[in-house]
Amino acid sequence: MESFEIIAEPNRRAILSLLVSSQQSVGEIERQLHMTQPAVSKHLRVLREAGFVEATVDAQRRLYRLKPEPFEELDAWLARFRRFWSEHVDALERHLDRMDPSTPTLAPPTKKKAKRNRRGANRGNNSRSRNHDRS
Amino acid sequence: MESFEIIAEPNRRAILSLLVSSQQSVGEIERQLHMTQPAVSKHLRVLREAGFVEATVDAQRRLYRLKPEPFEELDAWLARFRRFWSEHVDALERHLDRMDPSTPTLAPPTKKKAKRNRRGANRGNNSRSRNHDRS
DNA sequence: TTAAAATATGCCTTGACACGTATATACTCC
DNA sequence: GGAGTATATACGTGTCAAGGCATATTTTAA
Repeated sequence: MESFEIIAEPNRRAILSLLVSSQQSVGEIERQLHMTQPAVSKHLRVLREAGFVEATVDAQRRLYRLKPEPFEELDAWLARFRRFWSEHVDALERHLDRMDPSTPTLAPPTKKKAKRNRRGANRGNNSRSRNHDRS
Repeated sequence: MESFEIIAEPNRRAILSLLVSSQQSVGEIERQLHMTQPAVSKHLRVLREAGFVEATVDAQRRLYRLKPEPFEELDAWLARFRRFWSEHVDALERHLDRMDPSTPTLAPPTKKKAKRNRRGANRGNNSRSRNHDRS
């Protein structure tokens, strides 16, 4: 499975959040999240195979803890979009006396008929990006 | 649908990546990603309802562009884990002569078989956190 | 009005995956 | 050895979402 699908699952995110504070055994996770033991084990397996966590053996227990690499990968993808929301935050924190008229939030029923600029749309971009995404 | 599930879909991530450069019409996205038109429209609907994109009308076209809020949300979640991989990156880039001793990178892999501490395991922690994950 | 273009939507099928129950494996202590 | 504890795995089931195909809707142009 792939990093983005991994964190799409709420229980897996909960497990990861738990492990931020410290390493935990399967049983501890089970109790804190009210999940059945097999459920926890299965999620941990997924997380382990994706590199989100690793385990060390302590008698019959497995102590799981976070690994950084997949998070870096996620962050690297998010980074492409960071300028957008940082601009946005700036706009919020500052007086948004700018906010130029390019904020017609989702098709303001522009009855205006948007007449004649059909052909003039910007393009310069035939990048042939792949279907399977780059991540 | 929810932000993490949204970006779990490779085609949706591809669409978002496309929109970083500039706004695009459905047909343009369709051609660049070799997807069928209904597929593109459906994904755009999901993205729109989740607040990732918004559209303006241009004659029969819809020009889609990014919106920042959901990305902020994703980043906020990732932020919890950031110290982990930033430590890791620092370790890579070396000169970790700073990084004051607040870097007990989670339980140094005590391979020692940890014989006798079955009963003494840490627990102090019955936090009853919810099943449905936080954020 | 009719045709064509651009986009959205509905229906259906298929596959993935999360869950529960039961069971298997591993380790420890008596 | 056997019992108990901790974790992993196998199997069957239900749900849900992505994709394809057909069609509806909206707008432009003739």
